[in-house]
Amino acid sequence: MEPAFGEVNQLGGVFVNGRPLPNAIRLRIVELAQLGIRPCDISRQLRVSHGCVSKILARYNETGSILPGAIGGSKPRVTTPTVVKHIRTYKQRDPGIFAWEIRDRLLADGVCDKYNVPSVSSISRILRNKIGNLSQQSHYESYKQHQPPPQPALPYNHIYSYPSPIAAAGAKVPTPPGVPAIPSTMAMPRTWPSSHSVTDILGIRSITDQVSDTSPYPSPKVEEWSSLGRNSFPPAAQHAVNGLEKSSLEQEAKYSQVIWMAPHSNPICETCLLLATCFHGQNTVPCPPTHMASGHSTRMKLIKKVREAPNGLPAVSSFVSAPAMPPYATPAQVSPYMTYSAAPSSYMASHGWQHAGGTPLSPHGCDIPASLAFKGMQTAREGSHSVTASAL
DNA sequence: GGCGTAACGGTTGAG
DNA sequence: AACTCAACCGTTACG
Repeated sequence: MEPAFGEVNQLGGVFVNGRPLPNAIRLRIVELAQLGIRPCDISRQLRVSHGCVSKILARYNETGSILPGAIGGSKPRVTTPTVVKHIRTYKQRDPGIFAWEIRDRLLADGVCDKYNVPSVSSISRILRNKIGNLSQQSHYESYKQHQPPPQPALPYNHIYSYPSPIAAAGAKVPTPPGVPAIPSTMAMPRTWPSSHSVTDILGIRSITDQVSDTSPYPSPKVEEWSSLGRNSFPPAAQHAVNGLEKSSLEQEAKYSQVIWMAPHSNPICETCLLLATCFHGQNTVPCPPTHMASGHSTRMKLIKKVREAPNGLPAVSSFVSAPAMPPYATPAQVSPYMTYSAAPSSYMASHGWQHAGGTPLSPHGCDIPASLAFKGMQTAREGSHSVTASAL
């Protein structure tokens, strides 16, 4: 049972023990680091422990992914039916064969690679337990032959580094009536590794491509950005996201979406948005004059600015006032799931970055599309003019 | 003071 | 269906 509320760390930040930080926060950690902000300052600004900041940045630098690793599940066995079958064949052809010879042959024949080849002791066990009595084994094998072919050698946890989450989402979660399907540009599978920049990870173009300056409704991308805030959920949404169960998450996401619609008709402090430090209650109040005075801008201004950028790839740094540190809200009053459940189900539907058959919904509903969560998306996003997943 | 990381208590999900 | 257990998580504390 998931806790209804998270815990509060020494910095006052809210977290859920055992669960990853929302991708939006992970993203912002990387973003701020690329702006030259020191990890210790990122830690303080975002109220995430420096250990976590360090880990996320180290992972990002190493792999290019901001995403957490795959949680749960079991490591695939190396002694797949195919491997056992080959071992039996070797043994039948050469009853005196040694286990280490079998191991070498599995490698030489390409049945296994060095990462998944069974150990000599495993082969010995197989010979003893499975090959020893072929009459019993044949029944098992005839059954197994009707099963799907075993997966080729892949490192465990490989899948979370090669996400195609939107496509998976589209397959898992039906599009509600009246809600346009996710465009193929969003569903495009990504390959890994790829060369990406944080600017595109942030999905700035996604936002600007969508939002009309006069539109009273935000794109889902804007909601996503807005969900970066830790204290931005109105109290009315609490019952919808507390006590959450997987079976009702999609409904809750929709409910959260309703809550999130109206506020964005007003300009939002861009700095607050980016730094996720204050959201002025329900996002319906523009930034206080003090914020403007300290260099903050509004979302509307941000959007205009981005649109004026010649190549459509504005520097994030031009929009962030790093030294400005707006005050934080009282974190103890905030459910982390308030923060984590703001995305509409129509596009945030799956942790496809994890296991392919994983949980379609997670409490961390503000997850950015994982396909965007990699270094640089220039090529992947070419011609991606519309990423609309509509408001209800 | 900043940072890397082991220990810790926790969650997850395939088998 | 319940259980196992090895993967992961973020925080904390230590060096």
